[in-house]
Amino acid sequence: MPAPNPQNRQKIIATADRLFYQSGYHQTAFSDIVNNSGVARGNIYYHFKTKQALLTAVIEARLTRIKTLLDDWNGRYRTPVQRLHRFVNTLHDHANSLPYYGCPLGSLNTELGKTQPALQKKAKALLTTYEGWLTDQFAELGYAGKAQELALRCLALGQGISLISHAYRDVELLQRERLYMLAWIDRLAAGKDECI
Amino acid sequence: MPAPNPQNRQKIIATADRLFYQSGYHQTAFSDIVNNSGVARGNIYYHFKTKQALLTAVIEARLTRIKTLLDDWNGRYRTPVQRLHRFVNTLHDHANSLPYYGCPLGSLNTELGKTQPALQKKAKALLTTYEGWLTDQFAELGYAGKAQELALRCLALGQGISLISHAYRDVELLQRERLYMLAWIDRLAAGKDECI
DNA sequence: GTCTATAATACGATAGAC
DNA sequence: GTCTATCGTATTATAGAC
Repeated sequence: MPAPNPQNRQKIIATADRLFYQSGYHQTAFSDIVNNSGVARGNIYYHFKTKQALLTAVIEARLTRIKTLLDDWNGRYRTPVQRLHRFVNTLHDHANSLPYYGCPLGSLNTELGKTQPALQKKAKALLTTYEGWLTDQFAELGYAGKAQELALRCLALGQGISLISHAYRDVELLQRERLYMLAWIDRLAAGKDECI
Repeated sequence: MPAPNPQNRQKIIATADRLFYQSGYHQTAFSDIVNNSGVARGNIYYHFKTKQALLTAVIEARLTRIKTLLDDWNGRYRTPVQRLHRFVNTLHDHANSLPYYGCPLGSLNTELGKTQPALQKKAKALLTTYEGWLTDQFAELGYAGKAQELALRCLALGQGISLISHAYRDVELLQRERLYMLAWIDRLAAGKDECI
């Protein structure tokens, strides 16, 4: 009989986070979380009354992680071009997972968007957080009037690349399109607005 | 007691096609197909031994529809620019469904890509069919060496736009980004290769 | 080919001991 | 807080009459 473990809540979230990403929300059963976290079934229900509540906690954990990441980038890089490049290179950071499970933000929103509008609304915050940060960068780059539009286009580019590289299981495509996105940022920075 | 209906097989496929799109494959139960098609449970299993077999038939139906569409475009439009514009305007044709259910090709590949590699491989053909046709168009446009790369980029752009417009439930974003894609095609046609 | 009834299992959630 | 045992339901799939 295992002793009480106050870190179980965190372990449940971390396991669910990984499994929801790798297998999808609906495709992940409570049994999977039990087996992979080592936390007993009933104990999970003590921490999270429903599966939706667990997903909500996972989304909040991802949201916190993203905000921490963006704060770190804000401190580490001074120019908007550096920051936008850093964002694009997220595709490189996750080159070992994106072609096999897709983007955790995009695939979750796609899944929930079909039949779970309430949960999708929460998951949407993952995208809008990036959108707000990207908007700041494009505004600072000199595109104040079109900053949000460019931010959403930047998000869409990343999502499209992630989706195709996932469907094709193609890491080379991922890297090539990442370079295309970097060049797109550079053209915007150079003010070649025929490309905007 | 209803009389035998030789068109039941087609009715099952059409209903499953719609529900798989609107609700997702795993989220659609056989009961849903029974209720929405009017075909009895056991009869569906007569036509399709498993749910996977039904999905395979749905994918083949979608594939046939796409090939018919591309053949029609080939006959209707003479220049590659016209044809590429016609492809991009698919976003406009489905402006009433894309923001609410996403792209039927992308969302299916995303869902199956997580846990159903065998089925995803079949669904991938939906994308490669478009890819092949797009490659032909970009080659004819004068980008023989980079035609496939541009084709995949075109697919990715469309997928990214569909995904974001779905997550945001935003039809205006869909239309705006469609215009961006049309302009992208025009720049390529004009040979402004700094945008390639 | 079509239908109803039902099997077999997997799932989310609960009860209650410790 | 943690655990085991179990409930009620929904799911895919089958059996067998017509």
